[in-house]
Amino acid sequence: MRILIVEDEIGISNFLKQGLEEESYVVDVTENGKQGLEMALSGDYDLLLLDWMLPGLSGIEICRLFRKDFKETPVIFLTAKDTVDETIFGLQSGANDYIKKPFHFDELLERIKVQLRPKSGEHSIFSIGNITLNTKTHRVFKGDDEIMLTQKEFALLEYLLRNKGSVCKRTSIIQSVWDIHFDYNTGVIDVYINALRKKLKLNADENYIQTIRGIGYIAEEL
Amino acid sequence: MRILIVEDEIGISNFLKQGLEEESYVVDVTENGKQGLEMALSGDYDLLLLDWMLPGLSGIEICRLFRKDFKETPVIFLTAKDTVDETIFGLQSGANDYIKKPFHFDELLERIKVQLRPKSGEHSIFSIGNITLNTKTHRVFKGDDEIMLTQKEFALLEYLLRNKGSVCKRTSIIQSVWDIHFDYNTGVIDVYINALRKKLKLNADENYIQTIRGIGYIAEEL
DNA sequence: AATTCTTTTAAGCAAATCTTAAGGTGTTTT
DNA sequence: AAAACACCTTAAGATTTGCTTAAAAGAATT
Repeated sequence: MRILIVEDEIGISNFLKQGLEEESYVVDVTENGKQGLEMALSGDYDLLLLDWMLPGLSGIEICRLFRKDFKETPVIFLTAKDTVDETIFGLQSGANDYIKKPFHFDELLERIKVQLRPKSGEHSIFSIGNITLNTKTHRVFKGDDEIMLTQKEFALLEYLLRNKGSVCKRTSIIQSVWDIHFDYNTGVIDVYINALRKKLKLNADENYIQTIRGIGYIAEEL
Repeated sequence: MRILIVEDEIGISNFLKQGLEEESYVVDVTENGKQGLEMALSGDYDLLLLDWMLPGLSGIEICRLFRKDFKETPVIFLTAKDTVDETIFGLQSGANDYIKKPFHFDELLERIKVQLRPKSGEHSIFSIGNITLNTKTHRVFKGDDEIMLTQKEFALLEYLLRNKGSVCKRTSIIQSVWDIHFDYNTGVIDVYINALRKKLKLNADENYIQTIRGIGYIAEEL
């Protein structure tokens, strides 16, 4: 799970980054409102932590512009303000929750978990052909045989299956499975696609992971 | 991407034009409200920047008349006003956003980008005759038969279909499908049009891609 | 500290795609 | 009718992209 922190007080953001990373979230930080909005709009994050007061664009403005783009990623405000009016304004701008500074890290963590809790009804099992991937148990089966995948292999397969029927561009794959700042021109994707095909023993008539030359890959029923 | 600026203060419009051109937008400017509306209605622009107060027609009037014609091009107001009433009035007239003068160029740029970002839910399927092109799956069908296209072939067909019914000039094609700095006098377009016609098996009564001699091509229903 | 497993880089090879160029065809202009 | 022009078609060479394998680098585990 990826979290974006937009906060101009370095002390707070460092503290948060470290704490959240210990909880095994992937965390990116920016102090700049404008850049924050840009990063948020990239769609690479599962949750946004926005400071209320920011240089450039304020947290509210970021949130409003973000929602205008029909993004539904949960947003939590970090705020020193506590008047009812301002809070309402914040939530009206499309935020999901807010937390008053100073706060206990544990409380923030709790609220993050609430927002990230998979919505009831969300599928945790993805499948293609006779292959099933279970995000809850983190296991993959082909028929009755369990396929042992490494973390990256699993993440890549999950991404492909979540987007079953749509092309997954190489850049999108890199950003979702690896990291935004990863050089995508390195051939890792090819290597992992290769590994997946091998481990899943996709023979000619089970070509579920197809190459779209120059673009990326697509997972598709045949 | 083409932007029309309707602004009577030459200083501001020059400044904007230059800045936006550096961001590789194509920018036209007019100081006159009536002429601005006319240019806007021509449909050549992807975004309008309207000054609030203008000689002749005001920005609001332009916007209202423009929307009356069912145009959906995003409109951003440049305004010195900041009272709530006026702003609401502006957004009611059909504007998508507004920015208060004086503003930072970066902020304007940000808002422009937000408006120009392709909307989620935007059509991903384009068709002509019994041919369909799906940008999401990156596939093309003619009836039930899948047509395998290369990247460039796909991009070219997509461009033609996105502009179905309008002539696509050779220069526009080169700039959109290839690169601005590409020598368009080389015959690539011809080669690719040829490939498309061949792969799509367009026989005499399916002449969907027509040549406009001296200008370019047009994709058109028959 | 050593071992094992995972991730990343690198390189050679094969194949698909892109671009150029040249001859052919048809249309317009002189 | 000839010349000039724009477009079509084909094919060969150049370039790009992807596959595969192997080895290096990095983490995790014993």
